[in-house]
Amino acid sequence: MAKSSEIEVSPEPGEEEERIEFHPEHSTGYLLRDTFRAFSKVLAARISAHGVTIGQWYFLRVLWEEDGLTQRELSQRVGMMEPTTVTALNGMEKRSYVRRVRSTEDRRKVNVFLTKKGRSLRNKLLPYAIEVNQFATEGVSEDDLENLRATLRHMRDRLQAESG
Amino acid sequence: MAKSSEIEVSPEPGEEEERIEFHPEHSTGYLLRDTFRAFSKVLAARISAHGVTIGQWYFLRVLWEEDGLTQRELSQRVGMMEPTTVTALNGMEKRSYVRRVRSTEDRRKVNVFLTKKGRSLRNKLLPYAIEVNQFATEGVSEDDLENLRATLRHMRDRLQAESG
DNA sequence: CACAAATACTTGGAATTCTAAGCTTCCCGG
DNA sequence: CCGGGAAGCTTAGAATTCCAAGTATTTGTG
Repeated sequence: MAKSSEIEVSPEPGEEEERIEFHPEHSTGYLLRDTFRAFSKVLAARISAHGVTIGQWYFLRVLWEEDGLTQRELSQRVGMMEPTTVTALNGMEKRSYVRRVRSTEDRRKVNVFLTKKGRSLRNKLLPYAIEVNQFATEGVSEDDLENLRATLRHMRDRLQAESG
Repeated sequence: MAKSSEIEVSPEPGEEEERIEFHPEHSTGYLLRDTFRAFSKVLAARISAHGVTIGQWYFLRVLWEEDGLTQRELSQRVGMMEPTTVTALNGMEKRSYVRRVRSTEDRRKVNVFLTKKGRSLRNKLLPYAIEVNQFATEGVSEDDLENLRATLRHMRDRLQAESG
């Protein structure tokens, strides 16, 4: 077991399976991961100064556009599972960004409303997102950028259809 | 406070702050997140059938190209913090994908080597990555795709430089 | 009307990842 | 050659996210 290593630099002797090639720098998935992580890190650093975590950011982003959603609707818009929404809302409620209001029409439902404080974060924080987007894409032509967005939407839609 | 809504289609009445607009579908960062998550989910489903988690995948991906790295080197290549590498390797060692070998030259270092089993996963799993990449980008021209990759690299490099 | 099934949220427990702090081992200046 | 600091890995603890199971409320069917 294991004569191994040392002379394994060049391709195999000829008896073995072919070596599949697929370099990370050429893999769209890999580039997507690295770019997303880098993006996320920079944005998180900006907004954390205001006491908002990147996890809460996604929920605020949706609520700023559409207030009073139920938790299920909110989960779907944000693309997270419901238990994740519960956790995030607990934190946001504690920090007084949102209020939970049990629906009187259907007492199973809970509507989530922004507080004044939560609403006021919008104009403070949205500029950071815009700034990071602009910083990241500086030097990219408007055509290339629109192409990028369109292709990302295309990929996202195909992949989401695939997984359910 | 809040005469609000209904006629808020066009810019504000004039007394209030301006409402900054930045729709998710137009935000590169947002599209990046959604596309990455969708991608990740589909790939995770494929490889989990072989007992490999998406977390382990990233480490295997690096080790397949360069075996015997120290944990620090491995962490840097994968882009994770060292404690994350420790956790991932514990799992991979338990599953016999890798072996940790304390360096004799410098006893602080630990070199990580693929086992035969870990190495053999390469040709089983890489095809899934290729398949998911192809599936996601079906219908995208080769030009648009190369443009996408180039732009992602550009963004990644700028963002990584920004955060350190 | 009764009650089984569906809907909406919550809880429990696990996986992944991070920051901070701890433990060895090595290196360098005096 | 000794001691302080650097380097490399590990542990501890917290945050985020998921799946599975539990509770409360509503709906639909006989």
